[in-house]
Amino acid sequence: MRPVPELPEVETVRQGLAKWVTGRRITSVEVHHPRAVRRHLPGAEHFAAVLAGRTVVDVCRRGKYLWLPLDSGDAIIGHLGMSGQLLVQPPDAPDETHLRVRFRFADGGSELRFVDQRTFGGLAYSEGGAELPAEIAHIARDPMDPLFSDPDFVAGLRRKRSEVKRALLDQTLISGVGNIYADEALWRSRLHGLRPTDALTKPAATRLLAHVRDVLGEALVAGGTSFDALYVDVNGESGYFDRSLNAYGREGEPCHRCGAPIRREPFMNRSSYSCPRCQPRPRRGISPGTRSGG
DNA sequence: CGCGCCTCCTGTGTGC
DNA sequence: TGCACACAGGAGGCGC
Repeated sequence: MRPVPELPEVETVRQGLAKWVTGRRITSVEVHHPRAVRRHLPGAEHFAAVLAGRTVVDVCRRGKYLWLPLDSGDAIIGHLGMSGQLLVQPPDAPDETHLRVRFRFADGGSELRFVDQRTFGGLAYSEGGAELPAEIAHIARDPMDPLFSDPDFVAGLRRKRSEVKRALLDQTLISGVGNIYADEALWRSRLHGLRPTDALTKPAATRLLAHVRDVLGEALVAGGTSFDALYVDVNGESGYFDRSLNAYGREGEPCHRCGAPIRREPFMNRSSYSCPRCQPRPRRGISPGTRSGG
């Protein structure tokens, strides 16, 4: 089973694309499904037309977003959503079942294909977005970014009137974290995801951030396979998912720390996994708001 | 403006 | 065998 891409998976894709697509000139773009470019308001035809003739000069990432700066100063924005893949395939490779967008290049070599079963992902064109597309400027830096500010994160987290897991999934506070790594970091921190953010001490928030960084870093190393193969994929065979998960997806299995069976709870129309003993539910929810006094 | 809920989407697995 | 439904969940949009 392919994991839903979070920071480590997207970074793996970024590195693969950087190797195989940088410096190549696009000659044609085929949009096979309009939903794949729904964020591009001028439409699929415009998307294809404006990209023809452009050269990809780099591949960058902000959280779970990718963007490909172009020689024109513009950029292609990409998000993999839940099931998206950016594949580099030989031109004669058969079309994938869920092929949504195909890029052909002037060198006649491999194609870039956006494949996405559930179509939560998509591509867009960002005018003038080579440096950082305005469309994703609201996304925070990720904790592996050298310019990520730990004190700002700790302060921002504790200023929120919310729950800690919600805050980890809020890409405007910290980016790159999804449901899986949020649960893993919370397990390591011995925190239940419903813990109120404004009741976290600075040391507790700092420890949580360290665990988030560790979890992402370990997954990055595990997923950092070689790119010798002419095939870029968000790959579920990294081994991280086979051996290293302590909470996510382990309902009923013994906690690796205390042996208690891991529990699954509904959360935001999905699931949260935690240890009932190491991560007790908070006795109270978030404190009543006191902001309105203003 | 901050926060939280709803919705988009389709293949897979499960229970009756 | 077939149908109904739960489930996977990122993030934009919107209501309060």
